[in-house]
Amino acid sequence: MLPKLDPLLHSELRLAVISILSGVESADFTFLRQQTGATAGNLSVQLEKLTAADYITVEKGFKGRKPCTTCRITPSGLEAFNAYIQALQAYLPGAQK
Amino acid sequence: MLPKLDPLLHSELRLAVISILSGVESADFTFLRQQTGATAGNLSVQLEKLTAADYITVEKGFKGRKPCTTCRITPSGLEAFNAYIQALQAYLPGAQK
DNA sequence: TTGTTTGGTTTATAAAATAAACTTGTTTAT
DNA sequence: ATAAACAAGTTTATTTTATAAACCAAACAA
Repeated sequence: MLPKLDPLLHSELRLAVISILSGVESADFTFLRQQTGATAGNLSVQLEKLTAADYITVEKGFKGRKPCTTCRITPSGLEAFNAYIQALQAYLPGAQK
Repeated sequence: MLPKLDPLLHSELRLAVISILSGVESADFTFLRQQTGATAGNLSVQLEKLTAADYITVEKGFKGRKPCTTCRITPSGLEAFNAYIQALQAYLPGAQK
């Protein structure tokens, strides 16, 4: 039987966010928006879900005098991402068992 | 910018079905149900969507005197699956660009 | 023949993604 | 100084999806 995929990560936008954050120390809202092409509303909602799951942390500050929301992946977020990738392998060719 | 993931394939159950079908000549409903652990209703709905997109074909026949629904991946289904896998790579580590 | 299982489909409900509208504050032009 | 436009988000509403529950017909079992 195929393994379950973490539903929190099996979402295009949330996966994109986690993937991006897994490769950098931090990224701000605007950067994530640009990289993913998501609307601000959608991104805001999905970041909230990732935060609620403790997969990321979100810090609100300022860059100059404009608000700036900085996101980071947490250790458990990274762990979940690795587990997701692992599980995903079973869905890819050359994994029939 | 990260590539879009085909929404038809970016669904756990539909991806599982396509993944399984990509590795065999054909598979029947019951087999897919066992391999995926899906409920019959959910599987039925998702097979219909894959059929509507011409990613699979569904043939209704009999095995002995019991009904048997046989599913096969189509060439365009296989193509879409390969494209999906390709796009997915960008979401996996070691793809930061 | 009455109930039970198999092999599904259809319909209803719950959850998710997305978009639209709104808020707060900032910069720009007048 | 004031108004218009913009940036950075949030909130709420709408649409889409996924999932589950209910149902149906044929076969088999008692």
